Amino acid sequence: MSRTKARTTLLQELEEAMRRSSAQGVLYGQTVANVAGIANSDLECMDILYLEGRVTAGRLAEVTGLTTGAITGVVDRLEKAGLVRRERDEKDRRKVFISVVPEKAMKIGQLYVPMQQAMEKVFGAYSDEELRLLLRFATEGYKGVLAATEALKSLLDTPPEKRPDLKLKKLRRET
Amino acid sequence: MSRTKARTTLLQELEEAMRRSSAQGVLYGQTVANVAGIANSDLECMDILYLEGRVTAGRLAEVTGLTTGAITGVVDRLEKAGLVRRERDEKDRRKVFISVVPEKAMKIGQLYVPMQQAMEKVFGAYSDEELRLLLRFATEGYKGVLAATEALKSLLDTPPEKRPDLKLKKLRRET
DNA sequence: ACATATATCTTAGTCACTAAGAGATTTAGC
DNA sequence: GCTAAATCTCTTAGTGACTAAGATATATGT
Repeated sequence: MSRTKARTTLLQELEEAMRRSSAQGVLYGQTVANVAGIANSDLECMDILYLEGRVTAGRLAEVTGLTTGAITGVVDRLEKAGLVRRERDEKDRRKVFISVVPEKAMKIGQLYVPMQQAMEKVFGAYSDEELRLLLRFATEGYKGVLAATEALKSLLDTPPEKRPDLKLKKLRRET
Repeated sequence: MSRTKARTTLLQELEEAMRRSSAQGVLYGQTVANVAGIANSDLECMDILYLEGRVTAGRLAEVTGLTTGAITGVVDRLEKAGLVRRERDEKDRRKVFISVVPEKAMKIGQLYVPMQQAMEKVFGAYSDEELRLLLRFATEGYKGVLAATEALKSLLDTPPEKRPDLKLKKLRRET
């Protein structure tokens, strides 16, 4: 092994570091839900509503992967908490649009402040040039993970006994 | 706004990209659990067992944040699936060590192959120098998120009416 | 009009989780 | 050594979010 870290070591460390930070990110989200006093899926839906604005119940089911029945429950709870409103579409009265109630939802937004501050601090240490590299990486990483997820999902449709036996290069860590 | 992307825009895009890739990472994990036919927490425990090796039931509860009762259920299911074994500690017979059964667990390890391949492909496009930057970022990012989580958790112990009113800089996205 | 499609909600049942406390074993104090 | 307290896992009862299937209401195509 050379004086500068060998590439394989570097890759392993990188994988490990990304796994950890990603896991911690999940934990942050759970903590937000916890402090806000709502379920995890409820928070996820609030997130989607922030990103997409006014959205139908069916769309929420689509994006979250939950059944429409489950979404009914999510929206019931959020509505009871005053965080969202149901609005029937006047053009197509089957549809129900869900929209956030900004004043209430803001309190949840506040829970992301510690995270934003932490990220600001981290990002602050990098030049524009470096940030562009990080952006490129994040974007490509996303595409990679997306593709991997699709590849894995296709296994779900294949009956177990017919699955191509993937060659496992190494266990994720020897113990 | 200058010809090169303004820094604020860059930061926003970066935040967005990281959020998306992180969310997709979670989805990958859920898909793995799905294909493996085990619950999410069960998979998380398998992960911990890979990382830490032979571990007590109590330690699993500690790391996952589940109650010991819940862990009993997790281990019951994993044991029934043949993925782990319970082993009473001979020195302290109250303790129960959990250890993976490598032959069976390998099948789950295989489900990470698509992800590993995707990551290899992404990482392959970067120089050692660049990878070191990414590693540094991932490590610092982890610390940041960890600190943010702790900060948020401390709110949990503060009764809601006494919570310092965090100043919300901006909603995460205007719609 | 009528059948079919679409969007949400309802119902019944399942599963992982928590809280509380019951064993079983170890440790500490006297 | 013996008893009390502490530690570790498991058990029990109850809860809450989820799915599957189908009910309800509205829209669309022939």
